Amino acid sequence: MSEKRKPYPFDQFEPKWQSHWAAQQTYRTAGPGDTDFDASKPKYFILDMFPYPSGAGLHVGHPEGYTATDIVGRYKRMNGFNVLHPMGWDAFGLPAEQYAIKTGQHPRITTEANINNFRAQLQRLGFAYDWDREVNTTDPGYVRWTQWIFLQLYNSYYCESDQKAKPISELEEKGLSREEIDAQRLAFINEAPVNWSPDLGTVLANEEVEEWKAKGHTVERRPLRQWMLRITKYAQRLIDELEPLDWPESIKALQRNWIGRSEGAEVKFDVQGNEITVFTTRPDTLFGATYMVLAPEHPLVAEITSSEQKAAVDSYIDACASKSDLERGDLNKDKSGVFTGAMAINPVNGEEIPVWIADYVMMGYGTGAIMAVPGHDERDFEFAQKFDLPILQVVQPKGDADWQGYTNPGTAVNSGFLDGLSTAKAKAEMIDWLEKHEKGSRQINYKLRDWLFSRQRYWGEPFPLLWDKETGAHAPVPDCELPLLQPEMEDFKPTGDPRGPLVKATDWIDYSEQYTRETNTMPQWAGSCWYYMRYCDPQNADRFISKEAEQYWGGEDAFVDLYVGGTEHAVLHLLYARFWHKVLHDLGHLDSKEPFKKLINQGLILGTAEYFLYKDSSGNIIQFTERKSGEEYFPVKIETAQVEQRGKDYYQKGTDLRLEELNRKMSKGFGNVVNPDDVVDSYGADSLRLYEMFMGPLEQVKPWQMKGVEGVHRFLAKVWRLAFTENQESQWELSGKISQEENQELAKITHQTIKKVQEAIESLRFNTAISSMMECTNAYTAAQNIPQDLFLIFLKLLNPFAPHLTEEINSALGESELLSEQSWPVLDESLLVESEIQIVVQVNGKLRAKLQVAADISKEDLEKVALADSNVTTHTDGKTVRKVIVIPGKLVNIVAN
RNA sequence: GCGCGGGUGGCGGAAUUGGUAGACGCGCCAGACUAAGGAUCUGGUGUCCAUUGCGGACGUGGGGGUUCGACUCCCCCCUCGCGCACCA
Repeated sequence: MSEKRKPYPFDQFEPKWQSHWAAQQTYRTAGPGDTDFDASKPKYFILDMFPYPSGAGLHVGHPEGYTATDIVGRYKRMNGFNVLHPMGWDAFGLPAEQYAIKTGQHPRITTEANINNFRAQLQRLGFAYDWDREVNTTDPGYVRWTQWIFLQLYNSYYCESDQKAKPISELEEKGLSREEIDAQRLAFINEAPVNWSPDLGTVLANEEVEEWKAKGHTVERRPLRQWMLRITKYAQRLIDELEPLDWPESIKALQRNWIGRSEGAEVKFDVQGNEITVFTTRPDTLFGATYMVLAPEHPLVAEITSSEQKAAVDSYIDACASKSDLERGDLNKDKSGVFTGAMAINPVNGEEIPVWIADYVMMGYGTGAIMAVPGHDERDFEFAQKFDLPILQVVQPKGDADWQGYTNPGTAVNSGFLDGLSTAKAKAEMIDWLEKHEKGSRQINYKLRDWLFSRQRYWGEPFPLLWDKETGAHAPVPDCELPLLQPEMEDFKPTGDPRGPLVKATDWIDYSEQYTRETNTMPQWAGSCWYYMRYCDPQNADRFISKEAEQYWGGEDAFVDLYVGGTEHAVLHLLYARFWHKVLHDLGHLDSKEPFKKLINQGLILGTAEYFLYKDSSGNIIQFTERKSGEEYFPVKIETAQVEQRGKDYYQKGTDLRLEELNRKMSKGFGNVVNPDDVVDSYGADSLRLYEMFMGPLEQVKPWQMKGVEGVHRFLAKVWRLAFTENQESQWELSGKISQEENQELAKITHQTIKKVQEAIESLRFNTAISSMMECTNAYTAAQNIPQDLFLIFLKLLNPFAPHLTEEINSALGESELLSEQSWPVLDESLLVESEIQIVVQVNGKLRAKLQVAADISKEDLEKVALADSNVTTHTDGKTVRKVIVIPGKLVNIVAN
């Protein structure tokens, strides 16, 4: 089988230019400290979310964002910016370790192999990364600073009055005890119910639970001593300082929602001599509280439960404990609960109300206890109905809505001193009353929990901490001992011991006579929390980033100018990185408050999956089966029936079967994964890059269509053939179409294209940039000759998108300077001015004529010409012209009836 | 249920202060070049009517409104996707 002839020889010149750029260090970025650094140049820092180098290699989703940033980077570079556009590896993490356990290889080996594969794949796509600045989170030189930053958190506390982190030494100077100080550290140890996965042998952050469950691992609640980071102290700042950022509204909303601020009050109830505090957002409804509910795990449950109810309460608590979160949430919308036998006093009216426990109240939020106002809360209403508890009206709805279960604002009724007040005023009035009588206070709550930071795994940064064998106190390892690496171990499988596999390295743990080592490791997030900064100064052994590099690249308000990545990191990575950045800012290590100024989420690329749909006579789907790769279109039982094709769908005549294509997330299971290497083999890197940008808006979800790749491939071949033609021996030679003649028409089109392309790149609308270059190419194709100066301009416009092809043509035309190092063409506005323009004439808003008129025609003349046009008069004859609207340069609308 | 984002030809999508709806590409149809065309080039392609002339009617999920004029602004509804979900 002979190889299919290529429409242009990308297979030859793409690798050639890649090695040329690498040899010439074309994309090396000079920074502070480099001899060739030019500090007068403005900086532009573009960041891709660095990949986790999995064994599966690159998929087509990776180059989507990377191509977008590459285009912006090349464009900015051509516009005189000193562009930092680096790449690196988020290389710690559970998947690498799971794979290592499965194959018996050390994770360092497999990780390194995966990185080499990823790097080679990326280099085939011609990205202008400065590979000298490559960062790897597992490098000892990197781990050293991850651990150093952790110790910054460990050695600081949150000062409430200044609303910022400060060194822990300030508390020492105040004479606080060790326990008091430890209780305030931003990194602290805490015994709390955590998500323990027995088969992974580690705990997980709340945010990670679903991901690992989805992969088939079990996760259960279990109280354990863990390292936590006090991110909750930053809740308000994480909300407030989000506001000015140039981020998609959806991501901001996701973060706000995750932090989950709610304003309300804490109210103290007396329960048989115990004080139980509840949190409510509706203190105005306190008169309507007819019972109280505690979470089953609430510490006072045992204390207040009456002897008659003890058996029922105990068995209910047992039942709750054995339920997974899933059962407690999704599957159990039906309310359950038990009366404790205790009564509470409503502080506002002295009424006695029963105290229940129920699993719809959660220990983790607020105080783990609520006052129930069934009249005006859906959940309380449902519960009260089920258990026949009293329901009181204390809010009069607006309009004629039923008051039962009415939860919106209204007017207070049956509420003593609140009667007649609006909900908003009643809330404020009640809080004042509570504060005056010391029965409660204004309170703001957040859903955000502190960040569970320790893992019981081998493949992560060890905590640089020691435990005093005598006192049980913890202390940091000396700075000179960083990085603290994992010990070399043959067997790093999880043991089920909640201290993690490092406990088996007995020599390593035994630090000294006095100290033993902490055996936990950090989660994968640790490395990705600060990697963007390390790119600025990747080799620095004295600091995580030099002051000079930080000030040049980092800016004043936010560090990275443009950050592009997937939406899956909306609340985890992006929140954690902001938190660390703020701590480092507070401690004086960074000028900027925020890591990422502008954020763009590239949309998911979907693959095509095929399904058999069986429908009954009324069109309902009765069976829905995935078509496996290689499977025949029709199942055996109807094989002989007549089949009809309409478009892409196959219909079974007289039956109810059809084969449909659906767009689904790419996955091995669907067999619809597109491998970028295959695309590069068949069409070249430029075609892959161009197609990914031409598919549609960057942020949108869009389906992959191989036909579309062929379309842009044809476009690039067309550009190639503007300069080259094939001779008798099937060799490409210069066509001679590129000439020295002048051409006004092409000059105009070329400059229009400059304008469109630069505007499109600035606003990240790459698909329209490409379409305007296609239009320009169509004009060139139609022309006899193309002036060389115009064609060279066009190559510069296309260069950020298709760097190999444009570089090859440029050099073939005798240009010695690399396109990558040239400056962006200057738009000549004077060429865009038209002497004649087209005017649209409407009659009653409907298009009736198009007129060619002089661009400087007066309003009066334009109106006259428009009214005289024969296509217009046929629609105005017999009617009276009531009004004529003239928009100079655009249109005339005649109102007639 | 709450939050966010969408709904435009057969398909992906254009239309950035309200002013020619459907750019560009895919697909499809016809023609040219050819021994041949899955290469390339040219023309056509929203729907319906007329097509022996021009042309005409309808059309951006549905309904209403504002306006000389609405894919675009306002109100109501339908629908799809994503995220959160007993958070008091």
